[in-house]
Amino acid sequence: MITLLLVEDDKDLGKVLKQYLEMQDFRVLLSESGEKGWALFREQSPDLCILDIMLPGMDGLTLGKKIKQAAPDQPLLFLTARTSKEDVLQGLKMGADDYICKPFEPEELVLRINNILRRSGKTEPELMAIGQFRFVPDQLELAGYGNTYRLTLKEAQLLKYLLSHQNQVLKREEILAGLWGENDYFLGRSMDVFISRIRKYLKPEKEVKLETIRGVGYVLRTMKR
Amino acid sequence: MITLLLVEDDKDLGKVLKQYLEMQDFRVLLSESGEKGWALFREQSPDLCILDIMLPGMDGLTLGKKIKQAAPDQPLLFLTARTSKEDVLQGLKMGADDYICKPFEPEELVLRINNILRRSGKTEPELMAIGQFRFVPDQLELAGYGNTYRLTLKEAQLLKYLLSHQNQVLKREEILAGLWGENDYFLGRSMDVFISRIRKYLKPEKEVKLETIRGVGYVLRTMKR
DNA sequence: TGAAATGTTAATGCCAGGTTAACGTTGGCA
DNA sequence: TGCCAACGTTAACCTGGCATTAACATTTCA
Repeated sequence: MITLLLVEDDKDLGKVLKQYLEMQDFRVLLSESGEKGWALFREQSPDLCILDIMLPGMDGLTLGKKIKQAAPDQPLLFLTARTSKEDVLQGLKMGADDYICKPFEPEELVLRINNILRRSGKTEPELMAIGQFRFVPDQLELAGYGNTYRLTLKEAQLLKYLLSHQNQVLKREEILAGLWGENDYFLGRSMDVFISRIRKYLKPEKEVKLETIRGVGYVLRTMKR
Repeated sequence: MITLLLVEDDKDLGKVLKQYLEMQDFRVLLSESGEKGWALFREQSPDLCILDIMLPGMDGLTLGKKIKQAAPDQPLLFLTARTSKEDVLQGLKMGADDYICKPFEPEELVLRINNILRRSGKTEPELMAIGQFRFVPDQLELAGYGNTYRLTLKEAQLLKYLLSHQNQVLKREEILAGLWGENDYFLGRSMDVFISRIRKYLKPEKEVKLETIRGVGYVLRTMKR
């Protein structure tokens, strides 16, 4: 579970955001002051700090600076009012990952949070190894044996799915439900096309085999050494 | 200028790569041993370390671990032989940003390097502010006033160009040469379409104005406070 | 005032990617 | 052993998205 530190002096806004973020499966530490935010940061080591710039007492920028000194790679996201443009630039210079201007929709906040977490490597691995191949799902990139392939979106999604379940038998209908959202004859034939393509890409890699289990589905076998 | 530390015990390969990377405008520190690599790292604080795993004496993984302890957010890229699969996994667990299997084309190395540098924020800023709007060129994303727009590639390229030269007058033919590679009547009309679109996106932002200088070109004016 | 320059909106054409077709191969079962 | 369903492979087809181009409008300047 990802832990967020939210420092926001507006009680109502703080509560609404906390509630919303908890509904998105985050653990949220809420603080109304910079001083208490700093204490929570020290005690709990959150994955991401969301700091309102306009705080009573220790302001958000000062708190951010303090956090960055203590933990230079700590992800920060600032909340800022429309009148705080210089504050924003200062925040970015300090190494903040992102900022949002009030007012904003909570969904936007979640989007930003997930972007930052992905970039800081706190969500699933961004790079997957397949024998001597490297696969970066977000970049649709498969590289190995001196070649770099730009996969199509569907190819990348299927390869990612197979890799996430390597050495497990995946039923045809399971893959179809997961990647295509439904199971029909023609989508199954479409999947066959993509399976064939992935086999072609992976052909040079002898320690990986995409096997068919007839009447059942597929299994991506990777040899363990 | 970006500084790279290259630790590679194969003299010939090291020289070839150094030369190639210098041609790509990198400054390259070359070392044949882990021990000397460590010393160079300490003295010169390179932007990216490229470490061969198979080194005499202190091996690449040990060196990488040492570097990560000293500088947790230091970008690392490992060079690995085909027989080093467990090494690769260890490197990734350690927090390496990427790896390449030998043999590889030098262009591939440059691609990987630029990817890592972009991700670590060591190239041009990944996030640009336009008044209360935030623009992330690589993600074709413009967000502000509660809305998030997915720009088309051309829109994003033009906006980025305008922002990179804000408050400077840009001649029509200059923009066309820069983004379209040539200047003709119809491409000019195409640019007019994109200018119009960008104006539409930015309309809510009063402190930014995309002005026409008739017979000359455009200037993106941003008010300074 | 007229023409050129530019603005705006929509139509057009092209391309990439997923789906579907067509033919081939394989495996399992009677 | 032969047949048929399941799947493999390659290419054709269709659609959506995007840049370009068209068409009409507006603005500016001599």
